[in-house]
Amino acid sequence: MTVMSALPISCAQCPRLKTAFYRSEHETLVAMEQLRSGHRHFPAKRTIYREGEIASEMLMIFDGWAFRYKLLPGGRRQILSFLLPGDPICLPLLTVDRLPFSVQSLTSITACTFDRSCFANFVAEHRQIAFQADVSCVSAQTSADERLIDLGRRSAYERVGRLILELVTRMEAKGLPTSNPMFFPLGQTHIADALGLTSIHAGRVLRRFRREGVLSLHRGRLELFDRAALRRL
Amino acid sequence: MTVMSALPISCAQCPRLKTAFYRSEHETLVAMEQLRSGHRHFPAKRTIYREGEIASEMLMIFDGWAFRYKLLPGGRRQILSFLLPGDPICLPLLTVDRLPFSVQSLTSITACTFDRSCFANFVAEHRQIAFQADVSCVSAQTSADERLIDLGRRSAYERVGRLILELVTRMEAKGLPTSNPMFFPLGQTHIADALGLTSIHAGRVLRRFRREGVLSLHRGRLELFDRAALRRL
DNA sequence: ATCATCCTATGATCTAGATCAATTCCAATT
DNA sequence: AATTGGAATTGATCTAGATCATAGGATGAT
Repeated sequence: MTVMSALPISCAQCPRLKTAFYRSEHETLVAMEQLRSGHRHFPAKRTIYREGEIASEMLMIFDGWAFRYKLLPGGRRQILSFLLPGDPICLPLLTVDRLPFSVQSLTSITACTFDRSCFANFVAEHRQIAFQADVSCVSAQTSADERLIDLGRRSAYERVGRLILELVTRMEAKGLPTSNPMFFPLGQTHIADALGLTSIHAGRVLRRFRREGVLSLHRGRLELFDRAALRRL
Repeated sequence: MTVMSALPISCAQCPRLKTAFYRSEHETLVAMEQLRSGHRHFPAKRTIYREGEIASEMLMIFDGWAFRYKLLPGGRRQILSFLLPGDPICLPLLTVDRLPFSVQSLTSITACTFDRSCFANFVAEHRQIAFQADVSCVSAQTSADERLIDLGRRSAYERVGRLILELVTRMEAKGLPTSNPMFFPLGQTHIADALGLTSIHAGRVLRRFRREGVLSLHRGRLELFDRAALRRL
């Protein structure tokens, strides 16, 4: 069940919009506020969209973590990307009305909602925003490419290290706290399903990182001791 | 070495533009023609862009095949996607001035050239085109996701089958000939580097397909006998 | 307190695909 | 016709990571 209520913060002052996606001028933000239809709250570990479902609203994460994924026959799951505060959940809805993937929350989530067709018009009319959409598309493409290289040509050890480093870097860029120990709500199964591994093997890789004194991840708490070692991968 | 000369076909009549990317109205095509700065010819197996290089022109493949890739330390290579006639080579240039990947031709290639900044303005001014850019971005994202699932959660046999089926489907959509045997310029190393395999193993998978009577790929000639078998993967 | 559940840890195997090492097969020169 | 060099084929191993099996904490519900 989702909860609707008035959001106390205006888009123009939103700490998320400052660091992410629709970074743009004051007047655009004001226009955006008019567009926002409200906000929603989702509990942790809840499916927010199911692949193929019709979605009439676009969401933007205000607070909390989520991930995009697809299910395959045989119970296999591939996580496509992780979503942090400030990330738009479903840009594809600009051009398609059914999402080609599912979305699930990791933590409890607050998300701003936008009407899909209003949003599409808005993007069409505001050059700034359209350009930002392109930027966001291109950077999504670039990081998808990078993940592809991970799965195709890097060892499990490299993959896990790089994923964690990438997420910590994103957290910093968004102004989320990253001092030890930091909040990091991925379990071994999430890491495994994102990187094409078994959760058992992901666990072994994490153990190795722990023993090497590089990092320690346990039950949602991450301690990062040797960032240089990760960057070297 | 690249060759420049007058292109005999106008954009308005271009068979490529009909099926791909900038499918749009007559007047847009005419405007596009004004934008086109010429065309170029590249021989087969030539590096067209090197990662990180500044590129002042955008290319759109008129004829021939190419692929995007990245090199890693240790001689590892990951192919990110294959480019067919009608595909834009470097959309990211809309927002960045250095390509985040390299491009290499498989066959000899004819490509239309567009000035980068003119093109960006053009996109900003034409809603139609901007929307098409979004569509193209989203579909690129979707197929990147699909490839990610291949590498993360599917067997070598499934990957190879699906890659070949995907390419044949794209060839059909573009009106390229697909009757047996068809022109199909990927070697085992290309298949391997796209799917995170060894070329030796890719060869073994192809042998299995051949023995099962599903398909046969040899030296640039593909015969597809049992498409249903591929679709079942 | 007790129980059920989920996440994590660890050990013992197994296997898909990698790596190493020759050969054979072509197409393109000379 | 001979030569050369890249691509495909084949066989023999090896290994990173999967699979199977079990058990140990946490956490939350009753």
